[in-house]
Amino acid sequence: MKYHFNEIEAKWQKYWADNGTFHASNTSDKPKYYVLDMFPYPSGAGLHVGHPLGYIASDVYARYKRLKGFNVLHPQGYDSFGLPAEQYAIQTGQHPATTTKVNIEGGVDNQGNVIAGYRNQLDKIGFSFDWSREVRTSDPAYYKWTQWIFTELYNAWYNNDSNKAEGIDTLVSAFAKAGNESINAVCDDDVTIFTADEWNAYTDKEQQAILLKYRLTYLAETEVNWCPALGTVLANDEIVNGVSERGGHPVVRKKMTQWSMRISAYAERLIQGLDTIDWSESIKETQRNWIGKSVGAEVEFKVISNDSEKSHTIPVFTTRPDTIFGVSFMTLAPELELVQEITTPEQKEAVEAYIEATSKRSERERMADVKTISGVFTGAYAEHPFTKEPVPVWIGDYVLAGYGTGAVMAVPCGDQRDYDFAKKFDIPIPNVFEGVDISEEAFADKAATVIANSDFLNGLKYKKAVKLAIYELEKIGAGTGKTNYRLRDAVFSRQRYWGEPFPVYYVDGMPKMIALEHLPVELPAIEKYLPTEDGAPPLGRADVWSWDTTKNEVVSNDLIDGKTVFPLELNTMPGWAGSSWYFIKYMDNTTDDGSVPKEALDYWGNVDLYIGGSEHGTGHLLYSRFWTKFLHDRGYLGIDEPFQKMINQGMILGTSAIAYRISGTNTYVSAGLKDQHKTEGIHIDVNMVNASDEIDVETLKNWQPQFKDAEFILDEGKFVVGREVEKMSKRWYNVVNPDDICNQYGADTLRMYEMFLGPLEQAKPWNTAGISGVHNFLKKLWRLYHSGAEEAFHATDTAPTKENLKTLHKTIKKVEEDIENFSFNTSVSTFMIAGNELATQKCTSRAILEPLLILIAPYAPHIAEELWSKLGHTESISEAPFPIFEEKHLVESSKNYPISFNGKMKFTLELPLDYTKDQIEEVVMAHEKTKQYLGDRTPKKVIIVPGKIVNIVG
RNA sequence: GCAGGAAUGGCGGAAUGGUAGACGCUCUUGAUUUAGAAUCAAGCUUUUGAGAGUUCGAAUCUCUCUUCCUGUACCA
Repeated sequence: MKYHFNEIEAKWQKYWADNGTFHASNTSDKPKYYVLDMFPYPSGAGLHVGHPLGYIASDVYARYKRLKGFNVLHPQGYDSFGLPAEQYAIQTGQHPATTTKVNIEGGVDNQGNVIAGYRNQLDKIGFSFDWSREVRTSDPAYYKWTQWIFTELYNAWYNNDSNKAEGIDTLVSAFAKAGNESINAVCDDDVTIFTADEWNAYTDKEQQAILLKYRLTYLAETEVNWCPALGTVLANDEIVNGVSERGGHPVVRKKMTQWSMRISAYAERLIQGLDTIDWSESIKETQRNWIGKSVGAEVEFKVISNDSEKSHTIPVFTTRPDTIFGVSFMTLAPELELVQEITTPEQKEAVEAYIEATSKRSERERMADVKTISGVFTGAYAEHPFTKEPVPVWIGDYVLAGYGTGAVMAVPCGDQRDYDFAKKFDIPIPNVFEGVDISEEAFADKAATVIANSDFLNGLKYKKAVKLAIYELEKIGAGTGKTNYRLRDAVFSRQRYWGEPFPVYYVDGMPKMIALEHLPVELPAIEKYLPTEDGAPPLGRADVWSWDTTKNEVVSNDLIDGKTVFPLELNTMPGWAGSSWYFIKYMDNTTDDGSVPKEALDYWGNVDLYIGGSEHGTGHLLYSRFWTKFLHDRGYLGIDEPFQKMINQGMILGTSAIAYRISGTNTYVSAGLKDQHKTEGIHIDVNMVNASDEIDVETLKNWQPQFKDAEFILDEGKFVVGREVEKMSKRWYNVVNPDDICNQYGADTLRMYEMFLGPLEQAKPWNTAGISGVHNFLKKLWRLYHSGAEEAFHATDTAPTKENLKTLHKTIKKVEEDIENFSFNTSVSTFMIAGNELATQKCTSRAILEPLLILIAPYAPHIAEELWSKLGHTESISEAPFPIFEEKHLVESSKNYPISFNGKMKFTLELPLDYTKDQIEEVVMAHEKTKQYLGDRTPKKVIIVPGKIVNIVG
């Protein structure tokens, strides 16, 4: 029987599905292991060969862990809310739920496109997913709990004293007892101090308004990133270079009332937690940068004013309080309201013109144009806290309103931007550093800093000076030590249809949460998926979108009476809401209400291995850590970090095929001859090109009309194309579909080849040509178990030879090490070597062929199952125990020593391993080749490392 | 600018400080075959981006430089 991979793979995929082979149990004596992939967004374009790379790697690992005796949870699902489905809905009028379903399950969309479906594509590759735990974020049974987490965040505040989130009731009772003066909470900047009596006297609405400033999700008028083209707000991580990540549309700043998540409360813990998890240094660093911790001081400068009624102070944040005597001016962000209040009448015109000019510049222009220094004097002066000297106050757009206090104390001798600003506007640059020349540029080397001209700080180094400066500032009440974070609270509202609705209705303008027992609040049906004419989000089009507080259900808007029926929130949640906790839902999906029982949470804990792309570094991976920590604080989760170990697979790039056209003609020339002409490269479909980069001219002519009547200049009868490595994309015609590869070579070949391409974490080009090597290996493997023209199965009970055992155990050792190190490419090589060796040894021994199959099973599970069953097993090979490596089979009695002269290997010599150094030296020095290479020189030294090498120096 | 990572044949890539180029692709030759495919056998790649240092010995460790990738940025 030949290797009919199509039949074999279909047979075993069906077997696994029918027998529930990969269903994980929530009760087991085995240790648990949770392997998770970042779940895909099911787009209509389907999978290309780049997508499954991470899934194959995680599947190999999951299968390996099962063989190693672990109870493995390896689930999969879909991040099925999102913009593309909604954009498609706007264009075609199809409900996003319909297109999403087709994209997952396959079918024909209403444009007549045949969609293979993610599930079908994934199934063809033979993954060991436990599909009984599938998650779809757009499923109401799922987003019910996303809504619930939102209400939990609403009903919580962050207590800095206990350093965790607590229920809002503890805050309310604290207020009622003692007001808010002694509360150390993370809250809005504008909270005012009140006493218990004042609190108790407030109306309910006033109390609610105050509590909103403390809740972990809150409504606030914020300046948001508004994308007019998409008609929605975007989070910071959804903007790249000042334009939207999706579509590249311009983004402007706009004030809107929005839900926000107080993620800033967790800034410190999000940094600290990074030290406890096994992620790549680059991703950790990305997160640290994004959170942007800086330690320093907040210093208050009093604005000098004759009018004692209107006294102002300018708070600034600085990381260099040690240089405070070097302050020669201050700069405020032009957007600050304070600017209006302190500007003198003489400067008013200039200041307003400047503010006007800045506000017109887009974020992008401001970023692109960092070299132009601009600013205006406000006319105001502030008092230096120590010297009491007047300090001129300027505004300038190099100071950002969104960071720190939006104001800086400018120390031109110690900061290059301040330096440039001072030079440009002719402001003095006092030097506060000992022995440093600042005539050309600022001096910012903290380590080499010794302070001078600074009163009590003179002669101190950076660290001591900072400490003392803060101490003195605190003493005179002009400042405190402070840690600042760049991380902003995350805007949580989107003006979209295809997202989770908020479980929120409004009574008299104040938000009210809908209780868990009435969730989910399901998305209403609407006619069109666009914002309303008056600019409200798409849900503004829904007629039945009001909450009846007596019936606890969604009712028609006509029934709104302001007494029992109220309007519902029109925004929906962002894409990251559902993906922030999906790994939890996989732990159990058997309960009627969709909750995950505590036993399941405790049993599975966190994800042991998470595999996915690194592009989620500042989005998903930060938000899910935030939600995990929150749920931990509230006692729902035992774990504090969601993903213990993470591997980020590299992108698989396309190898585009280029046909060279002679400029200005319709004549194409074979690649070898292109230098004889002036040509331009035209991308052609890579699937038409063979392993030698040749393409059949007739195929090309039939591909697209432009080639129909083209002329072709061949080279030795062949037409050869050029190659270029680019991102895999339809526009370059370099997309390779995994379904085609499975049909042509089989899933086992695809899996092994993807692993063989190169190190998992590295970006690497796909080239279908190379696949034959892996495919040939699998055919060879098949022949190892069969013989004769009929390819009859031939495993025997003959005892294995020493050689056989050596090959097997060498392979066990290497493969196990490789899998543990995620070095999958080298284990494929190891299989090939083993296959070659056993074929040469003509090994038919069952004692070798059985364990070999188990080793290969994680990589090529279908062929392994087939041969396993032919060996007489009735259970799936996934139940087999991983073979145990035995050192004794590798023990050698002799070693082929490399004999080198001055470090260069010249010849080898087979010597017994039990030879001592002296014995080795004796034999080597007496050898005629040694004499030959040595000539008449006498060696100065002979280095002998037994079992390794001989090096003759001289 | 800052941070993280990388650089090895025609290509993808291997190498606990110890025989550089494993394994595979491509190419060449031979065997088998009517031919092709498949299979088998053999061959091809001259030294690790550049320079210095440590070492008996460096792709590997240290320093300097170059190039490339990824992330991030008037962050005070």
